Amino acid sequence: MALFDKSDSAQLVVLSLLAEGASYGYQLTKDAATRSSGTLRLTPGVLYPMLKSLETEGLITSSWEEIKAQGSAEDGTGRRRKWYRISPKGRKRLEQRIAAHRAYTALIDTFLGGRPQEERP
Amino acid sequence: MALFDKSDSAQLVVLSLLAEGASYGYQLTKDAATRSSGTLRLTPGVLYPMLKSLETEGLITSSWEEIKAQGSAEDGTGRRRKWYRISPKGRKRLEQRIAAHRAYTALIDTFLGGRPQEERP
DNA sequence: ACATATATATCGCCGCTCGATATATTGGCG
DNA sequence: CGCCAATATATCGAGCGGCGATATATATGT
Repeated sequence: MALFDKSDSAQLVVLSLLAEGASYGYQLTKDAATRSSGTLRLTPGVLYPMLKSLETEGLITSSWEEIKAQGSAEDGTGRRRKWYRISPKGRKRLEQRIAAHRAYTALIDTFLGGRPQEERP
Repeated sequence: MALFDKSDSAQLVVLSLLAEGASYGYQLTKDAATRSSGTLRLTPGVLYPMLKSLETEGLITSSWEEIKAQGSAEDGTGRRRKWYRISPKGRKRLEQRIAAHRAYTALIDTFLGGRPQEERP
């Protein structure tokens, strides 16, 4: 949002999906949609730039893999798929993002709840 | 955030504060800071444009009030304070924002929790 | 007297979002 | 076999919005 760290939900979502196991772009898009019953649309314009920046930050790693077509001799020009894996650093970041998210919802609940929180000196 | 309605927390905060009673800009800034133990900084650059847009949308109303200084004859050129009040429409919007926020946190928890939700056909 | 607090308000830079677009391969269906 | 939909990855830039910087005026405390 602003004001208080937007706690970047998109990043949180992608990192948490990758924390469950390696995946690739298209799959992540589908997983996000499935999990959210269609409400969360992780479009290419959002996803790929983010994966790139995550990799630049060293939070994930990537590697290409050849996809074997049914009746294709492996001539080396088949379709390729880019797998992403979360790094230890990425896991730490995910923990932070989760913490930030909890803090954020707690903060909002402060306002929703009405009364200010008790101060502990 | 994007992807799924940023659920505009700043607006939610201001509306919820006004739902507790009329207030004015400077006070809202202070309240926000107090409630959040200083983490939420509702700066002028954020607050005033927002109050304006909230009023344009008919979610809040405003009225000026003269502030009486200690030893001042009320000559009509004292300091003025602009009070804001939430409108019925604003209360409805607040409810919506709260609902959106709940939906948002529920969605994030879906990813944090791991397993996808059961589908109800 | 002067600094600080109260009080409201605007402007515009910067950065991010994400719709549009591009491209190539593979699978299914009539 | 021809064609469309699905699979798969990727870039670009217009447009929008957040918010730091800035402006202005009064009131209070020292």
